[in-house]
Amino acid sequence: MLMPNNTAFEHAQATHDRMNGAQSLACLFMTSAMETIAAGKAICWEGDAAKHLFQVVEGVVRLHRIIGEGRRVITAFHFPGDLIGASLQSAFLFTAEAVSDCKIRRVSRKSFHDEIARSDALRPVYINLLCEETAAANNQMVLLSKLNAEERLCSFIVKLASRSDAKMQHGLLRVPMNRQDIADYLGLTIETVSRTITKLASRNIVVPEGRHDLRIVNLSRLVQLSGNGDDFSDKTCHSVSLH
Amino acid sequence: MLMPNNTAFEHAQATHDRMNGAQSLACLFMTSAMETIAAGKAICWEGDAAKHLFQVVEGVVRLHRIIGEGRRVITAFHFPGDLIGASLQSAFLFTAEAVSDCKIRRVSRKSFHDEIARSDALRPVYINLLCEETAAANNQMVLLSKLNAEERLCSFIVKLASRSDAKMQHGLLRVPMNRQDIADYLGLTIETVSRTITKLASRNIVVPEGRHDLRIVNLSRLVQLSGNGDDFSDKTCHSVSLH
DNA sequence: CGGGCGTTTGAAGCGCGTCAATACGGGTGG
DNA sequence: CCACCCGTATTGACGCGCTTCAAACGCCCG
Repeated sequence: MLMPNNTAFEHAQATHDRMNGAQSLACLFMTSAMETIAAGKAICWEGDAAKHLFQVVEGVVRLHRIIGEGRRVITAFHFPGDLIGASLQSAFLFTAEAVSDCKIRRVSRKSFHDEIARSDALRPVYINLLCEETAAANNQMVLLSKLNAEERLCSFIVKLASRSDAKMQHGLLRVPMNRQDIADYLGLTIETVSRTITKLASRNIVVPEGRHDLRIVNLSRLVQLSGNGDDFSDKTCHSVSLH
Repeated sequence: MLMPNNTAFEHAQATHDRMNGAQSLACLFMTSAMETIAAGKAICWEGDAAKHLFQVVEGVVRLHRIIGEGRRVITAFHFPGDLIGASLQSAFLFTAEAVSDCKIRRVSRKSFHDEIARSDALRPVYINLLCEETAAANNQMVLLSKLNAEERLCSFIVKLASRSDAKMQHGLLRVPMNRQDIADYLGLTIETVSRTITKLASRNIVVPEGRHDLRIVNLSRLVQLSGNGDDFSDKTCHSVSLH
């Protein structure tokens, strides 16, 4: 059976599921105090004991690892509702930093797992979350393995735009992270990200408005270019509507 | 606290844990009939309903995804004791094929999850497995993001050599997969893999003996080059001994 | 021993990285 | 409200590492 790899659609689906998952697991964080993290500040550090899990309440968080000299890899961005550290065993495998000003809650790993063990309802939700995290990591592996700069960028923008909470008034997409963050997430340099956006703008597909907003002019083109490839272009792109 | 990113060591650790995990979960497969899969044959297909999980009993399995035209990405190799499909929800996100002649067992997803739900002992083992799968995927993301061809190759070889079941008689390492498999796993072309091995051979670090064996001449050099980077080179490389 | 596929080697091209200069934009202070 | 300033982003020129295309080699099995 032929399966159009409609990344945008796939992702919308995954996002939806994750939201549900987070909704259910969210109750574990309800009693915790809200913490405010200023943009750029760290929430936890790679290598430290993972004594807590965090829930993003507001803002965007990046997870990254530093390898040798100055090489930084961003392995994920987390948005309101998402959990940080669900798939950890003992130590943090990443540093988490606020991309924008954030509000978060935390619970101890022990009490989190106790609650999961106690509740037959929560357990499948948690397992679901872990599976989705693996699936997301696998998708990113594909992106980093085989997509070129333009495909990576388009795929990234489509994914952002597919988020249900994306601010999409009149085709204007908020991009909270800066160019360097995007570059480190997509395995490119800041210059290549910049040039690729410029190229997309010249073809009137997306047009930057300020540093943190993108006007999505031609979404179907964007989906086509996002490397979910196949020749289904016209059929699939209509299934993603942002209005 | 400074943390040398000793990939080889990390991996040996992870492998060890996974073995334990598989050991415990293995009992779920004990009653299933053994199936024989010839090298190159598929075990399951991307997109199909994931009605079963598989356990590799003998041989090596590759998981891959095809994206557009002829681009193939191998997302993982699985070895004896490993489970295939543990992190899936409904559909296979990859095609699984035997790299070498394999023996596998299967159980239905439903009965697998029933057993997991029933057993308080198995559940943490299963969760552990999911977490390790995510961690492995994240490590691969780092490799694909930031390592060059030589670092990727060395990292791959070290990882193979660190497997407890690696046939390492007299420094000879069995490499069951062919060059194309390695290339698609490391995000390179077959030519680059070949050239990089040749270069390593000329520096007397690893020397190929036939298509499926590598003589590890200078393991500490190999670990240094594997891009776990840092300046800990001399201290860390001694911690991996294969004799 | 001989064919065929997997692998190695070579030569040429290109996409992305690197380095450097310029432009922008958002925040501050006059 | 505008001028200034600094960090971020853009643009340009150039080089390198990997890919691409093509040919020769060699391992493995009949």
